[in-house]
Amino acid sequence: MSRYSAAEIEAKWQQAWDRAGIFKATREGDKPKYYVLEMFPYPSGRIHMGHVRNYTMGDVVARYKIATGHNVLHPMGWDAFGMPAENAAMASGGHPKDWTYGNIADMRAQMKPLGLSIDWSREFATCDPEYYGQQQALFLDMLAEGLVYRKNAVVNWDPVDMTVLANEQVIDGKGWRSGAEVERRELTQWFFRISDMAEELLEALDGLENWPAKVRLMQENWIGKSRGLQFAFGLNEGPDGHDRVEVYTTRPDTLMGASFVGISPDHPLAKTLERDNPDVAAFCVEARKGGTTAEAIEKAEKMGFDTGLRARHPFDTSCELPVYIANFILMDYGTGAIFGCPAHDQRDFEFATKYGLPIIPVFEPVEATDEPLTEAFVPPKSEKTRFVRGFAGDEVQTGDAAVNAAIEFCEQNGVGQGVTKFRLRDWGLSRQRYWGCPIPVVHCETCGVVPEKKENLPVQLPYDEDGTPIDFGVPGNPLDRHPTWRDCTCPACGAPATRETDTMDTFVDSSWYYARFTAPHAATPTDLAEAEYWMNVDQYIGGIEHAILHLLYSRFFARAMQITGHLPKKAIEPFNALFTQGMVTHEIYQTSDAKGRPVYHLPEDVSDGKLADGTPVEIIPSAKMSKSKKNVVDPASIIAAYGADTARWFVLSDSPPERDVEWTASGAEAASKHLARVWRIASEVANAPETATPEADEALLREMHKAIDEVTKGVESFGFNAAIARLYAFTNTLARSTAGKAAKTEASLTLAQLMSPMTPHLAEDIWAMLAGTGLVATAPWPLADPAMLVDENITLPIQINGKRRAEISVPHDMPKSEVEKVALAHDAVIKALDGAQPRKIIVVPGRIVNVVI
RNA sequence: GCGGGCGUGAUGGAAUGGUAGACAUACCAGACUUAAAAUCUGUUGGGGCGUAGCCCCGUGUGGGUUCGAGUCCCACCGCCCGCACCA
Repeated sequence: MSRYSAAEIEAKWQQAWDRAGIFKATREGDKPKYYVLEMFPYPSGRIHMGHVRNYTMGDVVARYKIATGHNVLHPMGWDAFGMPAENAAMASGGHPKDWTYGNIADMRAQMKPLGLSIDWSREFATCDPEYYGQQQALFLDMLAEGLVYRKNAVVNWDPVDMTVLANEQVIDGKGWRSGAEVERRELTQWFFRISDMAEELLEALDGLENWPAKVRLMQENWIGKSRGLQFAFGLNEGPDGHDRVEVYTTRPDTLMGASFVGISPDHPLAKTLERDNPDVAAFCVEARKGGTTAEAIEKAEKMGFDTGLRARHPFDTSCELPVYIANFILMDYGTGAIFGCPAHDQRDFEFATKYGLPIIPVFEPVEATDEPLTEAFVPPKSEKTRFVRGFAGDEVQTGDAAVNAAIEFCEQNGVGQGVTKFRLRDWGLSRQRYWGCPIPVVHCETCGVVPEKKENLPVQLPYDEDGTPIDFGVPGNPLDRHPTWRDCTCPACGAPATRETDTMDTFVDSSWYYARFTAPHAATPTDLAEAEYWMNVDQYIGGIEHAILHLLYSRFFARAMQITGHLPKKAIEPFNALFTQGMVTHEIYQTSDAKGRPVYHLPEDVSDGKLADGTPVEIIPSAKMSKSKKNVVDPASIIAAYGADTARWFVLSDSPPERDVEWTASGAEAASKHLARVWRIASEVANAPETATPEADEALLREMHKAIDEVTKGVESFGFNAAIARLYAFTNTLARSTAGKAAKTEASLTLAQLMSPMTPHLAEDIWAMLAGTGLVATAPWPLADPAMLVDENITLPIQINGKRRAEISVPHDMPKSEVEKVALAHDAVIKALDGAQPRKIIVVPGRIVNVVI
């Protein structure tokens, strides 16, 4: 072979790795372990460039760790349950199981040519009964520990599809599929008791030093800890059982400014009133309407209904506050009731203005004015504010100090107590869906809700082996409609009973898969010895879109699995380091149809800004690749055209890994050319002279050691784009070098090693071509010789008053005083000084000289 | 509204407080070629002058700290992301 042929060498070296079995992870050996994991894919059927980028980054880490003497675990699996499979079955017949396993086979076939260092013997899909059966066992253990419970909850209910919708699936108050007006409905659902761990999940964030600060902050905000006062207003003439209303406030310092009390339409008091008063009932129905999305909330008008009830102010019993039912008060935060302080809260201000309620300021700016308020004054924490109508006289208080003083005062006077609340709510896991992990419980008329016996696990989803076809053509949960699947016997009393037909949220599946990878075929959820050895995940890599839910749920599960004895204590935080990579983007090519509607075109159909028939396209700036905008490039076609190494090299170059990278045809072309060039340079080493000047040899080897040093630092710090830039520079040096054969061979072998994490096939081929020992994949990573990193003579810039004016060449270890002398002797410095003495000379060894005049 | 991040050539982007623009793309010029492709070489932040060279300006805007600021601090402008009737 005289030319670089990706197609030939990639298949060849993948087979060589397979034969050598170098990626199979075993517990033997005394090397330190390293567990690298990328977020596993949903089997949609096609891999996309985002997958390529994600898995390439993980592969760089894994291969680098292998080369640096680690025992590496690098597994892959499939997040295989979920709605798309059911939707596909609904749309075109077939069965979600067949659809999913077909997609997995397709995607695996697309992924293997990438040459990833994956231990495929550990592969599993979350829809394998072997996996979800263990998940059911885990669920039962969590149930026994009280980590899961049932309760009534308000959900978005689509009356046409007859299913619960997630908030993201409610658009303009309507179901995303059916278009039907979404109802708020109370259903009995299963919940994980994650809110009990709110404090711990929050505090432990501090220890996650190798997580992006952004992700930690997002989780912190999501958990939403707040400190406030909880107390009750006494009610005048409240209905039976309602002589008081509990409220929670983070601003007790504004209590003297209260002018109304508001309760949620779902508040028990509102529900009592609703029974006897049709006007209240009508209002509550109206107020409960609309989704819970941000968009819906934005549009909803603030509505209140005066119940006629009056609440007594705890510090001024002569002051009576009207009690309103208001549509903006949420039942599931705080107590579902608030007091309104219009002077210091914008939302309360708007409400008070609409309903003509008094606005009573309690703080005033230091520079007070007599003008009436036009908007609420929210005292900024940094600004001095004065506590005017205070409990503690005229004392000056600001921010938290005012809040704390108010809580203290209230507690001393027997009005409520300081409490800490969290925004984080328990995690509802019930889904009225077929394609998910069945919740392994049984409903018995005499025994109630009974856990299934472990020996009966897995509770398997019905297929249609027994000739009972499952109908996905109609809305609702097919498990509910199945003629026989629900029928079972009560595990407790043996009487006929029915199965729970709800399945688990797919986030459950992905909350512990990382633990299962350590022993994917164990007869229990985990094998403690394996988990003890392999956990934690040393490096986790995935998209920022999972910053909150998946990562928070996984942190909860790691704790729950420890409580239930399925993970060792050390795995309380499952991911030691997290890296969130950016997306792959592409320009969008658009034309318009006869009616002016946009028509999108695939990149492969556009060249030079024109379609094949010469029609010019409008180019819309780069955005995330999406099928609807057709700005997608199929990895398979890139691999076919250029090879996997080119795709790998390109997604890593150009942009920092945490940022988006724009896929361009010219960039892919350039990457491919470069790899061919490297191959050619290496193949031409044989033509180099046997002997060359010692200077040329040394210059090349010095450059080689600098490249080793910088590429190593780049790979270790996720600076893959910088490492690649350095490899380009080193390749240029090698190409131009006049060094002899021995030095060039050494340099080329090292170049192959440094490239091997990114372009493993090319590296392997060069390694073999130049008679490297064994496989480059398992060759020890090269070490930079510190002595070779510093040149004998260095160039020092000379600044005059901080501006670069000249440079000198001096030995690298020349003492400061000598450097000073050389600098002062320079023509430019003499000219600038014009006979005067410098005021100051700063010499930073190896860096710079600054002469201050 | 609350929280966070980012602004550097035509473009993607480099730069532990120490020579701004590494590396790459694009463009232009040259070599090789009948020609093209491929390959190789070179130029490219702006302005100026007495043009083998030298000078001035330059990292969103305005200030500040420092011998020295793309980098640190303050204010402003613009863009992006997360959360949100959260009491």
